[in-house]
Amino acid sequence: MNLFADIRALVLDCLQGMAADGQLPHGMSFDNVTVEPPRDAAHGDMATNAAMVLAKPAGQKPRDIAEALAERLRTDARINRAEVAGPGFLNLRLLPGVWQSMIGNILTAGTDFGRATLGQGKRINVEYVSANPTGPLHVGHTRGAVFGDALASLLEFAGYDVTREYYINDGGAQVDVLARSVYLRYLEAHGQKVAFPDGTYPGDYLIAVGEALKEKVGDSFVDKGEQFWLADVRDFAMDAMMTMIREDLAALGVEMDVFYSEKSLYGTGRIEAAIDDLREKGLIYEGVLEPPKGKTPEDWEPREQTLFKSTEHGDDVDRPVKKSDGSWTYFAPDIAYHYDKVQRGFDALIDVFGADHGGYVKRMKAAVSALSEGAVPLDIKLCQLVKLFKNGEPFKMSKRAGTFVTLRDVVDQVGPDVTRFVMLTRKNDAMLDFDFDKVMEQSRENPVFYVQYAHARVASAMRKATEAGIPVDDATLRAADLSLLDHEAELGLAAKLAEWPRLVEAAAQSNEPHRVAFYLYELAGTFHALWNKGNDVPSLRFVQDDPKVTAAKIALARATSVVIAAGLGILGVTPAQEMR
RNA sequence: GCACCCGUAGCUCAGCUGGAUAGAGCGCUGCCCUCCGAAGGCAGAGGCCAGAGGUUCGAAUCCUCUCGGGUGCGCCA
Repeated sequence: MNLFADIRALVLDCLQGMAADGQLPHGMSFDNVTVEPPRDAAHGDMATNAAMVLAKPAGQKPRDIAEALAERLRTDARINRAEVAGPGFLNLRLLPGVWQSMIGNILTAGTDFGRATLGQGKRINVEYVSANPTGPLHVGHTRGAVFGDALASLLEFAGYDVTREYYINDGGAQVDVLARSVYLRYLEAHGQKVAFPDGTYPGDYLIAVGEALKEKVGDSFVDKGEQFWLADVRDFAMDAMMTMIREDLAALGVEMDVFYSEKSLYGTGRIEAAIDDLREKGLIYEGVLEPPKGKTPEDWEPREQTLFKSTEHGDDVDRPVKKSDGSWTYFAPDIAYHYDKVQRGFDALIDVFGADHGGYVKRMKAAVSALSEGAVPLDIKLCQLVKLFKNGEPFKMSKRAGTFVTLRDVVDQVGPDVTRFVMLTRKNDAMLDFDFDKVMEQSRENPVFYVQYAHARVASAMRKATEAGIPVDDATLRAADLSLLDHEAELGLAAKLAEWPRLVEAAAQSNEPHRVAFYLYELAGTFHALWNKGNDVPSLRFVQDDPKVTAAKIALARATSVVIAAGLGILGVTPAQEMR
């Protein structure tokens, strides 16, 4: 399915043959041999660096190796031309039939075209969002949610068995704060005048929760001491918050497989078990940390704590798992949580964090490395913050004034499709500007629109053909005589489509879903260019008088929209049938 | 002070894990509709890839250092 992999296999075959015939030394490693699309299309369809990579270990001139390799490659039925160029590149030109049959493959496979076996069914856990259950999700969470979800889909497409997971931080003091805040709203619902002191959440979103609480328990908590109601209100409030968060995620089209509660780790011996596991490995000790150099906090004094020797697994300093009063730090349940993931048998873990959690990367990796004895890789992807704009003007957010922008604000204004696509048009570790007006623009400047427009144009051409009485159903397209597609621009589009499987693998390997978005943008550009050539060259128009020719051309267009739909599917964006 | 991320066209960003003359959009210049939707396309100008060394056939990409920007740094999760 992956044409580049096929041709690489062919190249390796030829190299083996050369070794067998004494043209190359025996036992050479061909690992570094690549087959890629050349930067400049004029060089050909594919290029291999084989000769240059092998020249030194073989003790031969690159051009000699390239020439011998070219000779063998030329005997293959797919190869049209093989030419040595530059320092020893071997440029390959494939026969049109290769590209034409690629279109057939796409139509047969449908949106499964490009599905890879890279993951080999390995179980991988992607943890993302994991926001505190104390309020609605905001823009920062939105990016993490979109990124994590697209990454999960990408990995699925690449052949992994993926679990999407949300870690509920319901174990710390912040949920008591939430409970107290809800209690105040509850009193308010009973007609009391309340003030929100520092350290409580004054957000409006708790008003309804307070009223719901009143609905449930009447006045039985009014004017009672905290010990009487705290636990009940906490559970009630957290339920309400998680319901809200699930709804927020659903509005974005994000659905988790597992919600994992931090609280479930406490009082069940699971934190102790994880720490004991580390202790048995000799990685837990009592000690005193050095103050950070250069910036000693005012109130610093040495204290003995229980520490995790994370430096043995690549961290810069050892990290405390217990506070000086003997209670767990936040890090301890995190260790236990990841211990649990390892024990659940995942082959690999991915955590998606906000950039402000950059400091935890090394210690978390150290913990997983220690707990799994290096067997389970943990990749941590940090999502940089989102800067909001409106009409080019920065959009001020203030938590204190309660004017922070929520996920709902964004989705309600621009819709889930635009939100998702725009959030993925940047690398996760680069900052993202999100302009409410620009993302709604319908022009090339807006990649969402541009890609959707290409998809819609295909649908439009198909409608047009149908109106002209030319059948373009799946069966007709699959039976089309694709050898009628012989124009350079048409074959060029097919070549672009052939890159899709390769791109999926590369994006999945590096955990970078944004590459899908950029590929789709390029693919759309190639398609729009061909479409427009039809203005000058009538023979390139998709709908022709001859039904046979039309079927072939629509087959190409249809293959394009299939790949776009597959890509958008990974990003979680609905392909448009028409533009309005 | 230390760690992590970033630095590529005037602006916003890609750059396929080391390949050929570094790409796209916006902006600027000039073109293309008696039109298969021009909500689009074509062409041009614009670069010491922050800087300096190193590794090698070959570096925007890998290593070291320097300079700039961001984030974080024991009882907040």
